[in-house]
Amino acid sequence: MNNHKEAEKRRRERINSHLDHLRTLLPCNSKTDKASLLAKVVQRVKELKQQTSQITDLETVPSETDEITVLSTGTDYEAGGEGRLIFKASLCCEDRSDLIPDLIEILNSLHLKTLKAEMATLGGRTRNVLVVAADKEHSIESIHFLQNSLKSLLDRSTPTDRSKRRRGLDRRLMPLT
Amino acid sequence: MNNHKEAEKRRRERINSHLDHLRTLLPCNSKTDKASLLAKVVQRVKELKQQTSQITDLETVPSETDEITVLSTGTDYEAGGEGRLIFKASLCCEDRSDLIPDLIEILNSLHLKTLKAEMATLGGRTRNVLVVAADKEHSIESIHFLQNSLKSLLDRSTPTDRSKRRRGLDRRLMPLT
DNA sequence: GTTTACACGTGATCC
DNA sequence: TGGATCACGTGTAAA
Repeated sequence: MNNHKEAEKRRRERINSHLDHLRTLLPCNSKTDKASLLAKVVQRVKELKQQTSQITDLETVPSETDEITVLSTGTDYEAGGEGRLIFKASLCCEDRSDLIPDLIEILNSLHLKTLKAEMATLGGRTRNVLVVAADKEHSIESIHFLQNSLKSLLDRSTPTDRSKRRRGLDRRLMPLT
Repeated sequence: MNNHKEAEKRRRERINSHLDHLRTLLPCNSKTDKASLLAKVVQRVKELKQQTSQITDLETVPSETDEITVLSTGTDYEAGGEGRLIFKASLCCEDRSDLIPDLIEILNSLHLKTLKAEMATLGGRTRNVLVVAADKEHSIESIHFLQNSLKSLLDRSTPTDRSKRRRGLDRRLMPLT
């Protein structure tokens, strides 16, 4: 049938049209394979999903044990650009709001861009969550330096008077750098 | 050539493999068309790019004229879920930090989740930028109500003593709801 | 019986 | 001449 022939042609055009559209959304020229293109698409979707969930879903309830976590979880590619590394730092300890200025100073000195900063206190304990972006070149050092800085910040911390403990969740954002 | 036949088969398998992978990343069953699937992928990539840039790129420098903007710019689909509407509210006016508690109260009453809240003051003027997510069902009403609330907040604002103007950029985040 | 989507093999084209 | 990719028309099976 002649109808069948053209129907199939329209189907191909439909699919290729979407593929061309995807080519414009990703860092790639118009001559990349279909397979390679789709591979990049898979990677990009994963990255973007991870990135948004990373910024959106923050665990803010303080735990009972002191902890510092700095984990790199996503890469922020801008079409054609070099890419920043996004990572999340969580600091959980006794409530010491006097440490905040030092924390800000650390972020400033590392040239980290704060995407989101959140602080929650509960029962005299506090959790700070920072989502920051670093230039890709110095990202590795930045992560380690940040981790060490947070560590020394905790060590400097003196035991808090437990009688000052309040109940109820007090949630607030911290100053940006 | 028999080699050609199998090479082409491998190519098809490679492409279809990526397509199957994409099916697992999107809200769709294993039986959706290639064309429809790719259409969804295009849409999803656009959404995610917009969503991250929306949270990341915030215009924080206060302008000289009072302004309120509430614009819906992205939809946050979670696989299988219903989807939240993400929108950005910008409020630029004279420096009135006493209005912040009211602002928080507004966000609370609307059951809006604050993804990012930032406040910058410069030369006695201030700009507040809120990135919030609303349940899809009530998103439209929430947007309008938020807009009206911000409007009345500005109207309630009394002219500030201009002698209190400071120079220099003081950037800080506001309390979360 | 018509439509729709898919896999297949083949010829063309480009390093 | 090969190897890789693509568009094309056809056969087939499900809706």
